Amino acid sequence: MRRSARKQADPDLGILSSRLLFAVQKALYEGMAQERGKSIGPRHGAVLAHLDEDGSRATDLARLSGQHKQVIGTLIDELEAAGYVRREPDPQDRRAKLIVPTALGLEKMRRSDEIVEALEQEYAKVLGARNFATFKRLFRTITEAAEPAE
Amino acid sequence: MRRSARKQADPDLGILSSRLLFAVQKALYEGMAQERGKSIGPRHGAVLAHLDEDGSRATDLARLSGQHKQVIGTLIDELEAAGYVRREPDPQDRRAKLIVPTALGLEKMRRSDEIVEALEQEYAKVLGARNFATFKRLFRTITEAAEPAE
DNA sequence: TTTGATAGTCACTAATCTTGACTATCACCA
DNA sequence: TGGTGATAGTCAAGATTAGTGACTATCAAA
Repeated sequence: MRRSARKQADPDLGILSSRLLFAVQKALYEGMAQERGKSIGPRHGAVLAHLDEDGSRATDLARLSGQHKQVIGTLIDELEAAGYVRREPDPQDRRAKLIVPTALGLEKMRRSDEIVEALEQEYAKVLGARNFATFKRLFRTITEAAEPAE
Repeated sequence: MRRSARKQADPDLGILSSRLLFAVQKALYEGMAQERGKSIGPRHGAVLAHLDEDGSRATDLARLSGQHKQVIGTLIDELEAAGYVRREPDPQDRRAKLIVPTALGLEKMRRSDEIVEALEQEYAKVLGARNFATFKRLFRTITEAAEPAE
């Protein structure tokens, strides 16, 4: 049996995870396609996915998403230009700014949560609810093992 | 509970898959760090991950990895320059070329398979072998549901 | 009040992806 | 045969995205 066929029959975790990530991004992209006021791409998800309703710091967003401060900075620039977030001074720390979602941004966050939720429901239907819950639990355990206390 | 904390406690599939992919790439990068003859980055994995021992077509590699032909083309250029693959005419189709791993390339493919294998073993130890097998089976089912007959 | 660390930004470079066009070859069908 | 549309791979140019280093303002702690 050839290697590529073997990899198809029993793909490794790298292949599996990249496929799944791809599927999620595609679902988000397609789910947002009609409505998105201004063009924001998959990578803006890095910010929106982790943003708190009452605001987050850029540094936290960078840490949570595993990207550099500068990248987050430009993402915020673009999200701000598109009207999804505002920069506000952080009362706790005058160096910092809070990235706060606007009403439009909150709507978008809710929408993207819904889309991912719907995708998960779909998978839950394929696997059965019980199996899907098991899958997610094991998945969470694995990623926690992978990034210990970061 | 704030959204970011909720996402930490119960991350969605997008977050989980990106974390896992990140972990796999990191393991590969670190595992290869000392030895790699010439610098090849994570994205060359898109080629090496799917390459057959007896050669694959660029188009197939593009399809399997979900990237454009041109990207695969430059990856192949770089892998060829680094001595990991050769381009050979495909006897079946004179338009096509077979991308064939050299001895060095085969070694690298084996090595990266080993690293991913070792990472999986590690996870298997965390979850228990039985759970890990279940996890991978469910994962495979999900990704197959995600990309129907591509 | 001095020292070292941190939050965010600016400017620049390098890496990566995307598009469109082009040649050679193939596969199919009249 | 010969014509037609599709496919394999490449070239070239452009747009996006990521990564580096340096800088200001502020903090935290000795």
